[in-house]
Amino acid sequence: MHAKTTESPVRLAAETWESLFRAQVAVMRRLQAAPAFKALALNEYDVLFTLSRCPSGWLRLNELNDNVLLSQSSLSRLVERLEKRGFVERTPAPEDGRGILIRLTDAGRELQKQIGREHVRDIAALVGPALSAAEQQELLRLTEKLRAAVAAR
Amino acid sequence: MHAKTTESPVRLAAETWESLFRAQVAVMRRLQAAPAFKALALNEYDVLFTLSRCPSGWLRLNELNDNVLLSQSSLSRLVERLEKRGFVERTPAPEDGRGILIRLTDAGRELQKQIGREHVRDIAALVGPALSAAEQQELLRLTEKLRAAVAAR
DNA sequence: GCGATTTACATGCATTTGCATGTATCGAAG
DNA sequence: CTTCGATACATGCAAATGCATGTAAATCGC
Repeated sequence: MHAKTTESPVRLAAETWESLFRAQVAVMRRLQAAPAFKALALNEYDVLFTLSRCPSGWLRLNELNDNVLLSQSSLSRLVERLEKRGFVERTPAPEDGRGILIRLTDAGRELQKQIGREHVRDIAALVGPALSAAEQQELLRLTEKLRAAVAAR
Repeated sequence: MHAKTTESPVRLAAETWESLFRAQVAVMRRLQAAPAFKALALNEYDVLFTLSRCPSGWLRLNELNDNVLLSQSSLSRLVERLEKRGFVERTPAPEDGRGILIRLTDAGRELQKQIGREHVRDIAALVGPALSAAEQQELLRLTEKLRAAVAAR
């Protein structure tokens, strides 16, 4: 019997996670080196990107926090910096006096688009040659399934 | 024709990467919250882990840097902190007067094992219920292929 | 409907991080 | 052998980050 099929479920899960994590590190290291991220840290871009994908245009701070690997306080200050630089606006949430709503300004939307175009090209240049289209679709499916399962708990 | 099959290669690659990245964020957020990481940041644990998996026991600083998403200077100081806490040792590299070699101390190895056991359980508890064994093996294969392709360039 | 608990976000402060640069060694070219 | 550029790691310093905590609003229990 093949080794992979006899190893314990716990070990398989650990190896799978480690492989996913190392792949993320390897790709991210390349992406971060792009000239576009001289102007804006990757976490900052990520916030602009998430806002750009939001149908209503407005997001709560804690909704943003689900997408980014940052503590609540760090995200709070990151958004504060983006506001000072004129890339996002903040407004008290109408239905909840504790909350704030955030959206892109025109300048923020423009910057996101500009960096986004280059970023997408960089991603394609790294991922495209590495995996076939079918493999990419399968990787997309598996990671989305994993994310959904983890978020649901 | 299905939408997924008609989308451009560039778009597919970008969506695949985003999905992988979001999954990594979702899982990492849970793992970081474990009590074990009160004593040791995840990046610090990662260095101990990488050293524990090294056959010779010794690694160069720049070899370590390939595994961790940290700048060279940050890793230099991270190792300095680990040395002060007694978890690693540093020695000038014998074959290269510029380099240093790092290895675990007994205390470091013990701490890595202890945190590692809990960490592996946490991983299994998150990944195990999310994906079947066959899916995990496929995810492992795809992420390893991606990592190898990116590292090779 | 009122006090107690929880949730959302902000802020003080110590630690960590990255960028730019410094120091020392290595390797290549002549 | 000498010089010049590249590589490996360390360090000064400003900025970012996380933890603990603060403030204010919402929600829960009775």
